[in-house]
Parts: sequence; structure tokens; C-alpha cells
Amino acid sequence: MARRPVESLPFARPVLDLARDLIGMTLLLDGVGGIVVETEAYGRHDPASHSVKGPTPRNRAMFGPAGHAYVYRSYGIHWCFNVVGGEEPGCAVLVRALEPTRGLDVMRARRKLDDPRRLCAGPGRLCQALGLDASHDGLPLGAPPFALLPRAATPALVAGPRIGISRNADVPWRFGLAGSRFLSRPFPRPDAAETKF
DNA sequence: CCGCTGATAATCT
DNA sequence: GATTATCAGCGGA
Repeated sequence: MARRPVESLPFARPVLDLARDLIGMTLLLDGVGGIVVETEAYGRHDPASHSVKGPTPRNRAMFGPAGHAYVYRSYGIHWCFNVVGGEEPGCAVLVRALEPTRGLDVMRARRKLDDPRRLCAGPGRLCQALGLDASHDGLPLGAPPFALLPRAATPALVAGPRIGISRNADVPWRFGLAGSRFLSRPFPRPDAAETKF
């Protein structure tokens, strides 16, 4: 018996594994979106996570069911989208960039931008392109308006430190599709510090 | 290509 | 009052 696409991915397991396995999946909102090419993992007791001090009105969805959305406002201006999941409640994966594949014309109009490389290259940018906002906070990702489709094959990944945080900033919990031209920012080379000298 | 800065409001101290 | 899981625009290399 066929299962719904999103159910083929178990969300209640280590959040680092979830962050890696979301790379290559297709995220759609009302049929508009693309391939996930960049993610970041946030743990329950991670000093950089909104959940570190326990449930609050804002992070309520992080402590709700796995496989649902956590959407919050960032810097008073932008929206950021997370996949709730992990080894315990309070974990989530921030989706930082998509390779746009579906509904390009709609996304171009929303972003007032033609260049597909920058259309969904950043957590705030992809929410603007997909029309994601607070009304989607807590919704299940396996039912309309969302769709989260499995990937065809296991892609090659790169990892590095997370972006835009000050606490627990050294752990390499940011993941990307190797060689993708749709990332929010390049990943630092592993030997970058050495080659400066 | 890279780095800097202001915008802007909810959340937290 | 300070911080923030960001971005567009700008200037320089």
C-alpha cells in the first residue's frame, strides 16, 4: 500500500540526520518551491536554539508534533521556516535555501527578481518566494498546502558552521548540497584557515 | 567577488 | 535597553 510521500521520512530521530536527509527533497507550498539545498540543525539544549529555555509562545511548534512547520519572524522583517523533528521535542531544522524548480513565475513576481540563483538563496528569501508566513506555523508538512517529496538518490553533502548566530557557533551543523549554485552563502573550505598563511 | 550598514519588531534581560 | 537562526543596497577589489 502506497504511503504519502512525507511519511517515507521519519522525523523523530537525531536532528543532525534529519538535517542531512532533507537535502535533495522537494519542498512545495501550493505547488511552488524546489529542491532543498541547504539546512541547519537546532537541538533541544543547543544554546543557539529558540528552544533552549523551554516552551514559549513563539517556539510552541518546536515542542509540537514532528513533521510539522515552525515559522518565526526574524529581525522584525523576514520569516524563517523550520521542519520540526529530532530525538526529542524542541528540535528543528532550518531550511536555508532551495533550488527553485516549480512555480518560477510566481516566485519571480513575489521577489521582484529574475535571477533564479538568488530567488530562494536564504531563509527569508525562500519564505518570500513561497509565500510562507505565520499562518503556516504548526501545519503538517504532509498535507496541503505543503508537500515534501522524497529525493531520487543520496546526494553528496558539505558541512560547516551555522550562519548568523553567536552562541554555539563552532559546531558544523549547517549542511549543503555539494556543488550547488543555489546556496545562501558558500561553505568555507576545510583548510581555509591554513591557506591564509 | 567580498564586506559593511541600516531597517525593523518580537522577545528577552 | 539589548539582542536577534536576515536582507537589499552600496562601495571597493
